[in-house]
Amino acid sequence: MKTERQQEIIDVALMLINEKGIQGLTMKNLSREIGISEPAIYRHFENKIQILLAILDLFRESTREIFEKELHSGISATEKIEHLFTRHFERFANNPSLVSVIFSEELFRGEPLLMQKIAEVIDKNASILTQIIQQGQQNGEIRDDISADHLAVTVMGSLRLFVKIWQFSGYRFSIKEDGGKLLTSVKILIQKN
Amino acid sequence: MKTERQQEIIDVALMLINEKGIQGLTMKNLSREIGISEPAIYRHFENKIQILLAILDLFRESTREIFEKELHSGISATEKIEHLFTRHFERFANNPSLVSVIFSEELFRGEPLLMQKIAEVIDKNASILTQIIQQGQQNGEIRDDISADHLAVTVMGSLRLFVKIWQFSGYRFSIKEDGGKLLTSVKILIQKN
DNA sequence: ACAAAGTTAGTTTATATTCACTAACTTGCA
DNA sequence: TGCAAGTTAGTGAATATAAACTAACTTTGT
Repeated sequence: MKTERQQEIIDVALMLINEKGIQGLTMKNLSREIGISEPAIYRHFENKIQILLAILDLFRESTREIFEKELHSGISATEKIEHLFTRHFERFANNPSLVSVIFSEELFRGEPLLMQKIAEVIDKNASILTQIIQQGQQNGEIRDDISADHLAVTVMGSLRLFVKIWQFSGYRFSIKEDGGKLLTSVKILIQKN
Repeated sequence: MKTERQQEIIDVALMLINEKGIQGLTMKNLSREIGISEPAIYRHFENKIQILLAILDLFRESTREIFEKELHSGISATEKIEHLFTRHFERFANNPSLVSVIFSEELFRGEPLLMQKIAEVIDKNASILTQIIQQGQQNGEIRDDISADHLAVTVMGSLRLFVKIWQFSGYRFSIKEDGGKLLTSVKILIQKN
């Protein structure tokens, strides 16, 4: 599906976004970092938007995997949320560049194709998380004095802000370790009793 | 301090950021929207960064007001958090453009002056919220089985994500009304017992 | 030998900023 | 009081830089 060079372009593009933000992803920087000329990149991608779309696809696929596998497994809702957190933390720890993508909604405004793809991912994830919580409420694991929607906003909001703080710190603390602690707190917050 | 024209430039700049994102804030768009020539803007601001700094200052001041007034008032911690939420919602309802600024960290990367100002605001707010929560824990209003830090991440994370959802919806629901409901849920989550 | 992947040298478009100049005012003082 | 001098806010034209992308040629590996 994807050639080696295409993969390399995507990897380096992600790195650039991570280091300097979307403004840092220029064809010039990209080619310099890879070690080929600018036009050479056009042998592998039609244009810059296709590169960004490929990045978003990558992101969507790895996110979809995390979310959908959880939804249909036989474990408890609490465990599902636990897995959701830890898998995300693992993913970000292995590939911090993805964090920039997760917060990139603002950056893609004006590019309908990119915005649409971002919106898709966000909607899908939100609805799956809400489903998981509802299910947990039905079988008595998760408190039902608060609506599943609100709990989902809280859970997802905590996760997002925590990741953002990690990014802002320059990745100075261990997202897996400290994230695990936050997860414990979130579990206590949403559990029944 | 600020002339009428400077205020107008700031207002229009905010509007542009809100409508088309930061990419939409060009000197050309700005001048067209105001109805003067591009160079005329330079009679009022040294350069574009100074305009953005002025916007961030505005944002910082109105945020500082909200946070600091709460901290030193005599009301309970829960009420303080309540005020914090509702004041924010009011502010955003009156001036949706500010929402774009609150999520603009990613866009200002590469401009040290802007990044620094953003970081300042975020740090300050986080520390004040944590203080408020600690105080609530000490006088038994707020649960103390979870650290103030984690509760702060949850409260702030929920608020942020909710505002983001509102923005994404195209401001289609009432942030004051629905935000009030979310607030009720958050209060239940963090209260003692 | 030929197609894929590369290069050099451009083009076009956009953007922030500067330049030289002007019309309309305000101010200081003979 | 009246006018010379200065200030303010504007203009159109030009400049510098950077971006994405293209045309035409060359190299390289099977």
